[in-house]
Amino acid sequence: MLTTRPRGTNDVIPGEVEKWRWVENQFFKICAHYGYNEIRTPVFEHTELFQRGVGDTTDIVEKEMYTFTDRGGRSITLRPENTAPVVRAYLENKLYAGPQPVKLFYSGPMFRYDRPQAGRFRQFHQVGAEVFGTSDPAVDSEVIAMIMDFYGRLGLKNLELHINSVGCPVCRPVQRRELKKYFQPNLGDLCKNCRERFEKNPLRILDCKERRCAEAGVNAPSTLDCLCPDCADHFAQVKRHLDLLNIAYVIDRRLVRGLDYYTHTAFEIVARDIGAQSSIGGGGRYNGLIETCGGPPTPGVGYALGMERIILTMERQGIAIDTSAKSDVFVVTAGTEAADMAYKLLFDLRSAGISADKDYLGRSLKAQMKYAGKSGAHFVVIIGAEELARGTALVRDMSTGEQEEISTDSIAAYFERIKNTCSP
RNA sequence: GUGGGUGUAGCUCAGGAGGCUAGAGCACCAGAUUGUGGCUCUGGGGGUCGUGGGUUCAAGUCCCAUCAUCCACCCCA
Repeated sequence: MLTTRPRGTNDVIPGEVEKWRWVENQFFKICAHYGYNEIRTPVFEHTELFQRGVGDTTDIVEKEMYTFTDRGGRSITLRPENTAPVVRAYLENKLYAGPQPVKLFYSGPMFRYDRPQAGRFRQFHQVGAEVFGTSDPAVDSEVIAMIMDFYGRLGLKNLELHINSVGCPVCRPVQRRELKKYFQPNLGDLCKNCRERFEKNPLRILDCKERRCAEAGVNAPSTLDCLCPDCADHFAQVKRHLDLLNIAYVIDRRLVRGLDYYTHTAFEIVARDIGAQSSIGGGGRYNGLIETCGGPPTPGVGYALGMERIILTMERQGIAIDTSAKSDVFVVTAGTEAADMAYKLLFDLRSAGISADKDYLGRSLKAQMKYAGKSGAHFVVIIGAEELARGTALVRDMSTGEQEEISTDSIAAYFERIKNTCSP
């Protein structure tokens, strides 16, 4: 073989791709149902969009971006996430001038230079949605409800919804001060990483998975303890709306998302069945992002879901999708005399809207039947010298084995009638 | 970026501590008296043993490197 696929990328081959199509279609249906419109943005953007939007000090920007200089000397980055690009498109196309809020959804590949492992790839796919122009907490919960509705339709089980509030520019300094006050005396107990975080972003210490940091942080003041009255009220309203919809959640005061733009609500959906990379979706509110990107002060909420992880979870939970692309009819020839007639018949069926196929390997009648059986075709049309002479063909129902002789002129109409009477 | 496990036909795996043409099941293809599938039987094709070095008279089996993959860290979808 000349070469293999680049590390951390995947081919989605027949048998797999049907699952993708099905999951995507379920998502598109949900989006239409909830009043969201699709938006498509480029897979690459100017690097500064992510530096400023996602945040210069985040891991994503610091060490995971596919960045290169194009032939015109511009710094270009393959998108590592799609919220910043959608915000950019919202501003560039002046969608803020239309009726608000603007509700958008997307689907597509994202790129992060991570070390691959189960559920983590360098090119991975997200579906997601964003709502711009309203700070109503009922939208935070609408967006969460939409995700849970989607997962429900896929048949996913044993999911945990984690929610938290990370505050706003008013309460952030308070959190910072309180956290530093808490960790200061025990700074030596923290891991090396967290000692740096202590200075740069003490909030992140709460997110550390090291046992000693987790232990040191058990009684740490959480973001929830430091919320300003507005944020506290917002979070209460989000919870109230979730309760109204009977959506179960756990308050995860350690949930701190790794993108700088989040304010107020942050959430994540965890599937325990797929290993360490267990987050199958996450998002939150980002009321400052649009302004950061040079737009008018505009609130926003959104989320992204990982397609690979969703499909992995479905597989682990034994959720099967019908993956076969079956033809209605398989045309079989007996002997060589009827070959031309069979070929014409094949295309007549197709133009009548009947999906049809035939053998192209010169197989024997028996082998053609075998192949037809494996292809899953519901009917086989057999035509040989005798039928040719009589202007007919044999129609065999593969599930019952019953055969009928039909004139070739009326065969397309015959199948159309069957389709109309017993199609789902 | 760090640590550990794995790498033999399309798939799942055998190949005790190096030695004769590398095996099985499934899958694929073809036959089982001349025009018919799903069961059964028979036969066949297919592997430079991830790749590149090294040790040895001799390596799939030992050593090194590299790539890929998996697990954990990290990060997140």
